[in-house]
Amino acid sequence: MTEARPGPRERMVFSAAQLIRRQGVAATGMREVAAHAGAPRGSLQHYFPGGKEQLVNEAVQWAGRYAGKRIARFLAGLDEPTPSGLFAAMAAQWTDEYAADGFAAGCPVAAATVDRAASADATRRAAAAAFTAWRAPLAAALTDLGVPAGRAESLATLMISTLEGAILLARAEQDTAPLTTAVRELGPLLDAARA
Amino acid sequence: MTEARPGPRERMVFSAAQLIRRQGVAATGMREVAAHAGAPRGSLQHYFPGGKEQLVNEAVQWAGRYAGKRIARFLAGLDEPTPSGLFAAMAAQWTDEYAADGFAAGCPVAAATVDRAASADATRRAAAAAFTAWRAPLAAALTDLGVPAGRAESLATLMISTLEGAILLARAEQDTAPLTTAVRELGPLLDAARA
DNA sequence: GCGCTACTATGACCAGTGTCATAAGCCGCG
DNA sequence: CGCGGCTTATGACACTGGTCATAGTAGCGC
Repeated sequence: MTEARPGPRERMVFSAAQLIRRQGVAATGMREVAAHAGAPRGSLQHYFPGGKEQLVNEAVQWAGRYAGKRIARFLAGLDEPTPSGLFAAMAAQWTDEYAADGFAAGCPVAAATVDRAASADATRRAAAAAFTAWRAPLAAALTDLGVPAGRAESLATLMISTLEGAILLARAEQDTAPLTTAVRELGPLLDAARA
Repeated sequence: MTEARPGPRERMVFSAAQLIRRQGVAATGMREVAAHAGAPRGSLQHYFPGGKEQLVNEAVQWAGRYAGKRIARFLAGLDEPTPSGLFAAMAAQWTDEYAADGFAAGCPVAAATVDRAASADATRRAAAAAFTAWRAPLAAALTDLGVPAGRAESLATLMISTLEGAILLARAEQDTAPLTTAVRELGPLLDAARA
């Protein structure tokens, strides 16, 4: 830990993301977020004068940045760097969590999209931005791994789509099989795309 | 129409599914469902004594059956029956809807999973059953199209995962590109699986 | 016509929501 | 000390949610 414990504002954003990815946006209350973050209730209106929408949007944005940063870590941690290995590492983050903590949580960006895409356009745009913040470094990583520039963007989209869907199925069925299936079936396709 | 207009009970289940796939489960009220179905409010407690959870579960179940039945139709409507063509038809249902009516709605089963998987186990199980009701005929169709039995189940899971994720991305970005990308990238893989 | 069942109608309740107004505490600076 | 900022505290408001209780109506068999 090179930096001190994050301030209450960051903790609230983080807590919001955690609660949203478990319960969805609508079922997550502001008071609940403050309590979960160990932050005073009064700080809500101080740090987030834009109300719940602002808090949700920042949580989504945070999740997007987080996912984007993970890509570099995954890439660095691969024994033999291949597209399929990268995808396997992305999926493993979820299978590990599900094995350790149960199937309670999903992706916060997915939850925000499902709950708010139609009703809050700012949140929908935040979700789109989050997916972009995730896809861009992923596509860059694929080109690093030898995938032609033309394919990299498409395959990054495919990887994220498949991963999000597999997370959904895994949660519903309380079984990591959809995730492992995705890795197994998609892996060869990804590696074959290398120049 | 060989059968008469469906009764109020079915209309309410249908309306619930429609509203859920737009707004999510938590944001969809019982009174709203009744109003949308043109059904009297008093019928809610009459037909669904199990309350909102029962209504949601039946809506999810209905969606699963619907998706399962569509497979046969898609299969019958293909010019040249191939796995990739089937997948393209599944995706086209969404691109068509999005082009015609905008990106307001997603998959009701996905919404129920995101909103309720952690809090209502019966709903989570209903979602799992819905995915099964979707995957089973899809896997059967793949074997019909020449995919070996061993692969068919896996590829069916992959197709549903990717489609669900692509729907999510498409809604967030208000762009059908994720759906078309999924079809383009996944198609060859699916056709190559034929014996 | 009677009675029974199926359905509808309506009002109330309580827990919960997001939001606001207002006031207090804390703390460094002058 | 005293002032002024950031932060926190707390109570109230208006509203909606699901659920329940209770009463009312429709229609059909007898």
